[in-house]
Amino acid sequence: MKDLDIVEVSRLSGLPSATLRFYEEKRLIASIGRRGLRRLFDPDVLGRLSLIGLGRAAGFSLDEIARMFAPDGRVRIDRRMLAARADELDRTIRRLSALRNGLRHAADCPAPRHMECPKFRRLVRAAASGAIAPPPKRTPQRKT
Amino acid sequence: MKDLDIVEVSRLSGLPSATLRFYEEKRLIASIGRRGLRRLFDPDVLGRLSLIGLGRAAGFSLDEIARMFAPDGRVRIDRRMLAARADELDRTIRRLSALRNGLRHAADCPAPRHMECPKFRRLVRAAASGAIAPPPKRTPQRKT
DNA sequence: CTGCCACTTCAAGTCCACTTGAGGTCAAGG
DNA sequence: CCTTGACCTCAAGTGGACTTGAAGTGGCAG
Repeated sequence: MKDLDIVEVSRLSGLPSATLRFYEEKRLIASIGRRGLRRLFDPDVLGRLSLIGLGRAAGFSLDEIARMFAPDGRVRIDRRMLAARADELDRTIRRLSALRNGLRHAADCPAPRHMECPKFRRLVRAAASGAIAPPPKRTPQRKT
Repeated sequence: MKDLDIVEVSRLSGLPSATLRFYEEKRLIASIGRRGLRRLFDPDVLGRLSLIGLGRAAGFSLDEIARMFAPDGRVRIDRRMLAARADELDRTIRRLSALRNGLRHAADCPAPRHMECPKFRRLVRAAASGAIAPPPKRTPQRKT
């Protein structure tokens, strides 16, 4: 298969080329040469980028993801790490579910002001108690 | 009820006083005076801080939360905004559930390398397709 | 051969919610 | 009265993942 230049990889992966350069600098991907100034990549890089996307979606940092690749480029992920992350996702999901239920209720609640609704006050107390605490950070939008 | 100084509010709310000052600067809370240098707060501030915590947990930015308080200090939250956020949480929850299932499987998968497992490859493809894309940002821990 | 223009590098900027540091001030205890 | 120590202010720094800007360069159309 033919090598891809950075623009093609960008198009195929949906990532801006600045991000690809950034990933290369962070040793998440590697270019295999140049055509003029332009980086060339093995088509394998697309799979690798998907894997990186998966890791990001699962909440791993770029540094952690970098550590999941052996120097030879192979994937070598610690299964315990995966299980731990799955557990954490479970907790997050439970937290978010409680939150969603509370918000849904508050949105439909007939009480004239939210603070007059017992359910809403319970939700607020739950948040205060830390049961719901950590902020899930809104999905950052990227420019294309 | 007696007014609380910033140290008491900090102790009762669990927030560092630097954060309380920061919130005041951002007009999320208001102090009602001083005792010497020390800020004094109406005990109501505790409820308000809980509400702020809830907003944060639900993924609202501090600026958005600030807009939920009328100038008179009352809560006036747009119910459509709540419903919209609940919907977004729903999507996030579904996304995270798929991810958790995939990770759980990968953690238990008998395939010697992850990339040899069809389920894992499907998960990777799902991530690549953007179905799972946005990163949920790990829960940041705060120093006490 | 020349110019264009998209790529390149490197440094710096952005966003958000805080946190930290330097230097100042005030109430209270001795 | 004087020290102490915890608060105060204001400015700057942090972290993660990019994004943006300025200045340089090489392939290719004309």
